[in-house]
Amino acid sequence: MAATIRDIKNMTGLSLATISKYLNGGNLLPENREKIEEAIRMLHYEVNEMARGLVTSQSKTIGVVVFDISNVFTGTVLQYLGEYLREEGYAAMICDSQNDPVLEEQNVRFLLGKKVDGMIVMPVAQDPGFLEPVLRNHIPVVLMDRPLKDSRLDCVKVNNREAAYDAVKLLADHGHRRIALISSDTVITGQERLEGCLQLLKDRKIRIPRSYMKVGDHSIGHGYRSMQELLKLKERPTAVFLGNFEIILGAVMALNESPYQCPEDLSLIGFDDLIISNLSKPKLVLVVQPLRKMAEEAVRLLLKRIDQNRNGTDKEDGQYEHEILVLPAKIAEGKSIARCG
Amino acid sequence: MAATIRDIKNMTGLSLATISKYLNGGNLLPENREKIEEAIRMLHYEVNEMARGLVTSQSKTIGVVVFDISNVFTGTVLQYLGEYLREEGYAAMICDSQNDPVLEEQNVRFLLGKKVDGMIVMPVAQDPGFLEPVLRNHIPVVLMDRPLKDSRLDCVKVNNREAAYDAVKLLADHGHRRIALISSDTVITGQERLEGCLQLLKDRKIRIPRSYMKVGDHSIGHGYRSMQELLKLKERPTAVFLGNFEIILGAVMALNESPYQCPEDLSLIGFDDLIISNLSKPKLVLVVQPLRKMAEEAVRLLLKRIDQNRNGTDKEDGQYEHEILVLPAKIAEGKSIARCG
DNA sequence: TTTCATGGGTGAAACGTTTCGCTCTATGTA
DNA sequence: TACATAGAGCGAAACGTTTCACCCATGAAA
Repeated sequence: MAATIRDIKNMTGLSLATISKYLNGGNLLPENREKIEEAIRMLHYEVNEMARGLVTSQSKTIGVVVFDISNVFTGTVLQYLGEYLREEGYAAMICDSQNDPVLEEQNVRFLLGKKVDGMIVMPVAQDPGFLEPVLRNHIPVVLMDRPLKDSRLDCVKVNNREAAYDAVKLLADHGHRRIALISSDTVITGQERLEGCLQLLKDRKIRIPRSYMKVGDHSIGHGYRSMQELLKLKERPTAVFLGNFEIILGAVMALNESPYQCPEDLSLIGFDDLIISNLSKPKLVLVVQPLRKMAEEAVRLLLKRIDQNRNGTDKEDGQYEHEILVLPAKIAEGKSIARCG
Repeated sequence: MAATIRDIKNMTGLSLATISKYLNGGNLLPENREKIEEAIRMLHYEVNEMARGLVTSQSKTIGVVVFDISNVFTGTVLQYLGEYLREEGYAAMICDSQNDPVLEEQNVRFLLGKKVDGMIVMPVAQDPGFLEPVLRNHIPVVLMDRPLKDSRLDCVKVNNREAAYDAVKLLADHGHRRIALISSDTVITGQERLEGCLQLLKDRKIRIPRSYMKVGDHSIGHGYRSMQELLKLKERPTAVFLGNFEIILGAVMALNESPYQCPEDLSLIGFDDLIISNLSKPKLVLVVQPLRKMAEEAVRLLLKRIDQNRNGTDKEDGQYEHEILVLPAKIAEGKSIARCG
């Protein structure tokens, strides 16, 4: 049904090779160039990327696998990734793993079948096994946000530990000692942030009761329930660290439903930059991640690897030096922290 | 580098046709089936979808074009779409138009080149021209959220006009007569909602001053500035209708920065279901869209069209009856509306 | 015994490009 | 004048599948 290069050949009398040359930006007589353009217009010709991909065995497409597409963090990163990839002439093929490792593995295989030139992955699984097929095929991968323990994997992430440390420090510097933590340990970023928090508490010799440590998954539900529990305690905390966006959401909901006010009754600091948080009253103090920069670096790194692969710089054993890029998160001001004592 | 069907042939001694039959679920002697499976395991064989697509001229891939991927509305819809498509054995190829009609047109052409079997589009452009190439190639398209004036286009949307009507009615029923509207008219959904609002005001014979009508684009900025202006008026409104998610965001930010309280000083009702809105205090009364249902219907409709195409039910002139599916949005309770007077 | 259907298998053509190695012409140089 | 050189164009092979038409046993029905 759709026009092919062969139709153009018939219409112009030129050979397939010449037309292909035109399509890929080669030199032609102006006269022939004209003819081809005319034919393309007449026939509404569009290159069949499947055929092209079959012979070039590259698709100018990057696979992007995300743990949860419905989440604002992901959406924003996807936007930036798309922007930078497009600038470089690549398109993104996005797959959502819905926080399910099984789906994640399927996504990776699917993209492999689609012959993507590289992948950017924000993983669900903690184990790098699901990337084995990708590595075996020498398809470059860059992880984002969440590193995996495999020496062959590049990663772009944020200094979670240090940023969380600074966040809790800010609470301590405001005189708080009854500090509670609502965070997750199901995901590496959560673990790192937790470590940062605990390190500061240790450094400042701040002891907190077990009941102040609310460690679970990074869900709205966990944030909501944890905050409810904290507010019911006889010795309520005076400040709370909220480990990620979903937790913030849940916790603020619970707080809003309670009679307590922020920051009069409770100071808050949260982790994750999302414009949405402006909705809360008062405006939250937030640890913000440089999402745009992260996307930019991920694309840059991936394209570098693809280039290295093509030029055979790829070491025989596939073991080039992997890069772990750690970008700094910063604390953005707000009004959710009150001086204590 | 990667293994092909030919390697399997060499390893098993079977013919290409037989192996292909296996891959596509045909009948084989158990013995041969065994052999092939063994070979696939040994060689880490994966089907090359480009080659397959080239000959079948279908990709089992659906192109999804969205106006803005960073937005929660979009993210949620994408999640549901992905879920339903996957269930039916299709994958999604997602393109972000970043609210730019030029990018949108490029996206459509790109997906066409990728030979997607169909498209789901949440359009930026008001003019259906950019879909011409798709229609010409007889690729089915289903629009979501925003219909376009073209009799060949199916669409799944929400009853914006009626829902907005009911929303303002709720304000009126609480005794409000000084009702302001912050909405957009740059997008069809905004226009419909605005019409609904105005219709109710007319039916109830409520006259509002020009300064209560804040019509602009659907951006955080417009919501923010409009709310600031409303709060500065000598005769402040007692209730405000907020036309979409971004406007809610901006307006609530402005209100939070002001000395005024919701709902004591100002009642609010907003349009768009997003869990995020729970963050606001008090909880907003919202018009919620049945996003999951919309995604489900869009997929169902698209797959029906694809099927019709294959079975040649596609009328010669490409003019089958198009469907506009209008789903009901509902009002969800909250505490942001006070009785007035 | 003949006929016929059936199930498992095969070889080769097709899909729509790119690319390799070649030819031809025109131009500039020795 | 002879000769190299470069530019433009060409034919054919390749990419990795699916699918069409056909073949050969086997076994049941006539």
